Amino acid sequence: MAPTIRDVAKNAQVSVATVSRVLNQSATVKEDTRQKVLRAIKECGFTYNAIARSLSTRKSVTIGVIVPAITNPVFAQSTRGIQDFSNSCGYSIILGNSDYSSDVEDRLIEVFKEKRVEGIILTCSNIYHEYIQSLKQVNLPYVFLYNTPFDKTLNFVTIDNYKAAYEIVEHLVKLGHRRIGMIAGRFDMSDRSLARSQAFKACLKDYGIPDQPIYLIETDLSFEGGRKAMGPLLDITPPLTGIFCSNDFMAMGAMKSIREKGLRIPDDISIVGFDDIEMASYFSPELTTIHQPVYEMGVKGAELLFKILSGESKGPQQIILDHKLIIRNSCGPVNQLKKSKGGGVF
Amino acid sequence: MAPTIRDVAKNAQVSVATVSRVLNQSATVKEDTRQKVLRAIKECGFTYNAIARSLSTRKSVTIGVIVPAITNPVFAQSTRGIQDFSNSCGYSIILGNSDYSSDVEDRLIEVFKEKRVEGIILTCSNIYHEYIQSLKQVNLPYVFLYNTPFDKTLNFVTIDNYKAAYEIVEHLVKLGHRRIGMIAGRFDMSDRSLARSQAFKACLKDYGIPDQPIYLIETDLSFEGGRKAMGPLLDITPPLTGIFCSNDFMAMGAMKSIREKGLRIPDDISIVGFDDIEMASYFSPELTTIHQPVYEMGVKGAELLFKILSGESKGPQQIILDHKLIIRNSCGPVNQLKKSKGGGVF
DNA sequence: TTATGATATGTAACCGTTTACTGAAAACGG
DNA sequence: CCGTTTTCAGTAAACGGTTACATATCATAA
Repeated sequence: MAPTIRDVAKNAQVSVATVSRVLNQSATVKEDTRQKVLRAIKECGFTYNAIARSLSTRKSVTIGVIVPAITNPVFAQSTRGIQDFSNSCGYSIILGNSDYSSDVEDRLIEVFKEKRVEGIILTCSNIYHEYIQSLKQVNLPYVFLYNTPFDKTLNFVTIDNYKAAYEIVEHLVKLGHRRIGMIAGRFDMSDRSLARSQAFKACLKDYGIPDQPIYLIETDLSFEGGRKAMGPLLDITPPLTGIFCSNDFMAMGAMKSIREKGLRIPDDISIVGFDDIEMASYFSPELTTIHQPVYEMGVKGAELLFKILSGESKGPQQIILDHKLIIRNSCGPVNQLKKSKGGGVF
Repeated sequence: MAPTIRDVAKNAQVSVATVSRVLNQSATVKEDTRQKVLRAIKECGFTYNAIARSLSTRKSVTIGVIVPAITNPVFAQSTRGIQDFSNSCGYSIILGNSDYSSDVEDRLIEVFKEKRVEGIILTCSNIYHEYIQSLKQVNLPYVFLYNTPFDKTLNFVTIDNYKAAYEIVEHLVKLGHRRIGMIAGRFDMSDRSLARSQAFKACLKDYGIPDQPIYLIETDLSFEGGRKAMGPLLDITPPLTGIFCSNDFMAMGAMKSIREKGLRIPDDISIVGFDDIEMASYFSPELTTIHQPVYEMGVKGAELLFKILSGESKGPQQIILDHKLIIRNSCGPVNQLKKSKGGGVF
């Protein structure tokens, strides 16, 4: 079997406590015994057993992370942020994908508890779900990422989804667009989608545009979701001139659908997205979108979690990071001809 | 403190062994004592301590996964495959990003050993690095993903990078292209890049095209890497008519650079990539590329690892999955005018 | 009724660390 | 040289499970 500190102790002719001490630099050990131990460690090819240590110290040195899907670069980036910060504190992360399902989130949290994670960072579907309450009860530190902080008693790191969405819809409106549609993520799968669509409606209302149906389709937060949703939106007459998509994936899917119909962006129709994934600036046309500080969000989330762990932060914290409207060329002023046609002047 | 099985045992008035048995369904327990125990578990709010179990059974029920960067959707997908398969076997994964650095890979493996992972799945930079040998020595099961299987004594799941690259370059050649450049990943960071560039050179040679310089630039495997590398390639006279990029990110970066110069794809220049990330078919123009079964590769990798763990598979295995040339519209036949100009007929 | 085997449960050692407690040795001051 | 600190190292009891082995219970057949 793998050598233990007892083997090392025997080899170095000291006690296990001494070996443990040099391993942990926890107490003073005379330099030459230290060397003896170090030599013995090399000699036996000893590797520390982190599991035994965890049991003894009751610290797993691990945090749990739940994202909807790591394949989404937004979550990949924030996970990277979490991971980099955690590793620098000597912590590992254990990762779970929920696929936007509360049930899966629930199961993952149970597994995390068994694994004795010291805290959880999660981007969840529904912060009202009952398992959220159980998190508070068992006193397991947690931080929400990206979620909409309805509940002021929870810890959050996020951006102001409502405000950001409002800004980008307003951008369309100010370009002269009046007939604007939205491709949204399913509300039951993400409170972000809900906030973004509420902002969409509010903005239209504020600008006196709502005396027409609300053109809003709920669908999957994916390329294909965007592409499929775009079809019916293109059939509307008079035609829509602007589309707000709940994320960049959807926007790119929608753009494909538009190209397939032989329409031009932004000449015939303007598109805006949300997230500013790296791809957005390489796309053609380059996508106007909302930039979220994703990597930073992960870092901040981990930072907050560790502050909670160390007791430095008490009481729930709500950290709202800055977003930014990134104007590129997937949208332009509304085409005058189209507009008058749409208005039915003839 | 959190209740232990001893607390449960006391509550249910049975021994700890009995509690353990109902927890593990390991031996027959009379139905009514089982119920008593189950009730006690609920009553104390007991959660199993996976760490203690691991120490006792000497099984961490965890495997380690190393990828260059989880933010690359190729690796995100394969990681998802690994994870889905592992979870279905009751295993967790612990993930590390190497950023294409052998040193980091080395450190991650050390951490994995301390955490007593039962096996490792890794996509590494250099399979000749010495730490690879130490994997074999400590008898820690491992599987390589994506790597080029030079060494037949290692376990691999991959595609034939050389053949795939050859095919796509050949595709360009058959479209009439003679002046072809390549944007490659740094060879020291990935043996895949090396294999792909070797295929590139070989194909040109086989078709009698090598009586000109080899236009190959090594750079980062990123959008920006591709964009930057494309600049000098566009300055070459007579101009290149086709570009093979080591991955789709680079291809998209290169395409941006080409658009910035006011050139058209594929009319002025054809571009091909490698990976077939989902985005590739939504890009404009849609990208001709090599499809890799990324999710499946993760699943197969995990499958192989578990076979090794269970002793079902002995001796190194090399699993080569099928790739596929996906023809879209980022490349077309070489422009005749350009060609004759390039040839200097006038 | 009793021996027998099967079934159900208990006892206690062990997994590989940490650490409180204790004691020995060294250092120091007077 | 002795008493007091200080420094260094050892002993053994945790941490929370599993499991080999022992024991108790029970049904069954002789």
